[in-house]
Amino acid sequence: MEDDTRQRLLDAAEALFAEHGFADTSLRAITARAKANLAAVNYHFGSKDELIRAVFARRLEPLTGERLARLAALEAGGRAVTVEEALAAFIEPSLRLRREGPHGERFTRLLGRGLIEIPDSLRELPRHHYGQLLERFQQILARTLPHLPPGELRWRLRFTLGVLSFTYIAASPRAAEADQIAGGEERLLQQLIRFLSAGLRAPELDADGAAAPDGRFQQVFDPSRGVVEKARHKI
Amino acid sequence: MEDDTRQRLLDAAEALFAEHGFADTSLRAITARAKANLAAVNYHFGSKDELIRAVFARRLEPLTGERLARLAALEAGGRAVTVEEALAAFIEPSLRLRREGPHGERFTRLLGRGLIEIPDSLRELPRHHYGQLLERFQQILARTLPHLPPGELRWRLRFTLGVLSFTYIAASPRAAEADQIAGGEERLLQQLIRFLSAGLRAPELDADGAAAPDGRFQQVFDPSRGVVEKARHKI
DNA sequence: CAGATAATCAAACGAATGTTTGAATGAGGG
DNA sequence: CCCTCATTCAAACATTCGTTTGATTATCTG
Repeated sequence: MEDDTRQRLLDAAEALFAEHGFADTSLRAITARAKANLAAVNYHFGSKDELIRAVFARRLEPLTGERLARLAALEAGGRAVTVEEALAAFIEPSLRLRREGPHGERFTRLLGRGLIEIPDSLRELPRHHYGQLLERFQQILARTLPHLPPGELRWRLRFTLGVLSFTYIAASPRAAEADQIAGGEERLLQQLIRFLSAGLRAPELDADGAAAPDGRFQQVFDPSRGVVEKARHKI
Repeated sequence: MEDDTRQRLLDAAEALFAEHGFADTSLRAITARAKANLAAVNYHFGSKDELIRAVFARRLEPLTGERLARLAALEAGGRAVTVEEALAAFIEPSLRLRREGPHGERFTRLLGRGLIEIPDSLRELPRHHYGQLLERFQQILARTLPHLPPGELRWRLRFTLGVLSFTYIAASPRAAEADQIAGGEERLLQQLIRFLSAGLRAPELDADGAAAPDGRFQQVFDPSRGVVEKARHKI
């Protein structure tokens, strides 16, 4: 029983944090679920904060490593990378983890929450785990989208993270299966890439505000040409 | 001083909840900030949960009302609505609130968090405040995007909410001003609409997986035609 | 002004929390 | 078997929390 108690604590914490958040999950709830003694948390992890750190590190370090490796492989390919490829490299490892089972789903829920809701005492975690990855991802996106000024790219990267965060949290694999018409869980990656690549590729805003939302122009889907700009018909 | 203490409590709670979350914000911290007595919370609101409810209701009821009115005005216009118009009607009131001052920014942060992190005892709040609005918005979107099957539309609506949630939380007006090239805060609505409308308008996934992320096709921006699908050059 | 109601106050209450402690038990090695 | 270290345990501790209570103060109205 080398690490059995430790693993059980991590599993229980992961599940309860994902469902109730960090502050609303007590150590007594975790240890009850893990069938362990309350003091085991302090013995194995030192403190609640360290337990939270360990829960993240357990799965996020391999995940981040994989994502970085995927992005590096893209860059080493010696050819221009498409937006779709960059997005797939960034997103697919996390969706695969999510599909591994209940633990994967729980962890990606935590991922989503951890981008938004992190206790004050653990504020370093996002930068620690994501800093390099996001930098790399942004660099690759910048190369695939040379028409975008840096500021606008930064905005769109934020939008992309918002989509991912919400996807991890708000949509379980069960919800994806319920949307049969959309093809269910296996199609989620493609749904995400379809949506995000279109948004990322959208033309830069003109300096004179040509994209004012007053309906003078709209993007429409023309089956022979794809998405194009078209003037509105006057009534 | 009719409602002065009550307003101070709401303001203090709003600020601290936005910064630290609900569970990590104690009533003693709120009352210290509001220069009020601890028991004032129970006198004016009854409980901490009711205070949370009141913080949301104070600004969300007018905001939701305005959003519904904007959407209703669109539908009453007697002509086809564009995606851009629907997005603007849904998003612009919240961005205006956000720009009113620090209180607006705090509240939209709360909005973003409230879509994701809500205490178990307050699980009814999202449906209570958003149910009708999101239904209405989805109906309007379905009409502007008739090429999308319902399941796929539901997914893209989730993605849209993720973008908004993250925008409210992760980007303050100060961050927007820092991105001068992107045009700062006044352009945020346009940035959002540009990104979201492109994503929403993206063609439906084909049943045979034509959008597989293997790089065979990519969407590219052709200045004369807009975003089109193009086969990759072979190396 | 007096009485009633509203609002505030300090203290107390009961519960919950994370951390610590020293004893007890388990495991491994000589 | 004994010793050492690792692990677990129950109890205690100090702190924090939301809620309640009864007294006090403030405000309003006739």
